[in-house]
Amino acid sequence: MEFISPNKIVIYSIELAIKSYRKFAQKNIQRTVDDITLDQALLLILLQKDPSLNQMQLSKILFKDYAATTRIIDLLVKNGYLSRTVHQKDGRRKALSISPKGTETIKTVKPIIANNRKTALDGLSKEEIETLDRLLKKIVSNCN
Amino acid sequence: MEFISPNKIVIYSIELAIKSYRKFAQKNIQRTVDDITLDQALLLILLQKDPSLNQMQLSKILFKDYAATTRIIDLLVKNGYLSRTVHQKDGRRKALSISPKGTETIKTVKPIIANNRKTALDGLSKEEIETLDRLLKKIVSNCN
DNA sequence: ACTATTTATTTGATATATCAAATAAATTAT
DNA sequence: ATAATTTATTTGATATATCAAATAAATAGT
Repeated sequence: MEFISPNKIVIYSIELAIKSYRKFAQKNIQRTVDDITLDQALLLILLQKDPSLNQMQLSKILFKDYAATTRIIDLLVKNGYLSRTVHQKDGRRKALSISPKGTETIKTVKPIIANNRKTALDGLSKEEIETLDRLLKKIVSNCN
Repeated sequence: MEFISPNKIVIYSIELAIKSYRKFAQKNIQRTVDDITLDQALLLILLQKDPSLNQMQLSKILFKDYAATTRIIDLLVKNGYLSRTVHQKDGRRKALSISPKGTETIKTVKPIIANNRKTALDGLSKEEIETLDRLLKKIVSNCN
């Protein structure tokens, strides 16, 4: 049985695609804001949309491990985008609130991210995108 | 303009798919070999197939940064899978050679990886896989 | 009320990702 | 032959991924 090189397997096209997108997206964000990452920006934006989200919920939406989310938030706090205090009603949870700097930054990066996504999908029809999504979700379910 | 949550965007289906696959693959490998990762195993297998590959070439095939490849090799050496010596003809390069332990492990993990890939793509037709690949490569080129 | 269980977050350890800079050998230009 | 450039690898710094274990608050069961 011949072993097939990663770069000839569709699974690694998946990997290449997400890596390419992330690199592209990160570069475009950092052209304008130099101390934030794509993941950090996404978290901020989600939180602005629904400030009641807790870290577990954020983790789920972002496909992150809880530990990873904790550390992304650590950095957002450290860089003054976010503050973290104990939740009033539930001592286990943390209340996250976006600082003025965070709000400003969201305004800046939101259109950049929207544009990145648009550019990445340029030339793909609505049906193609749906097909792509369906096939990928099939793979996800095969791996679970 | 409404911001769309990551989990509703096809780009994040790509991310979810590769994360799911990697987690699945890693779990299956570590059921049998407990001190090797998928990336390390892939590198070993590639190197066995073509022992003359240098780190830059390996990096390219694996879609890794050179620095990442250096560190993956560091661990393979540390764990006794590989040895690294200066290349005879070119003092900048390193000659990588697979140890007996490495050879044994390759024998074990190769079928596991092949099976992981097969399982991940279960139920996708040849045409669907080709479509998937084509669309992903379109995204890659859009991001470059 | 007390104990056991569950839920939310954090911490530690290790692997990988990414960029920039450093090192050093090989090659090219003059 | 020497200097400038290119090529191959490494190192440092920081961010993220993943698993396991720790912490601590909330809830359920008795």
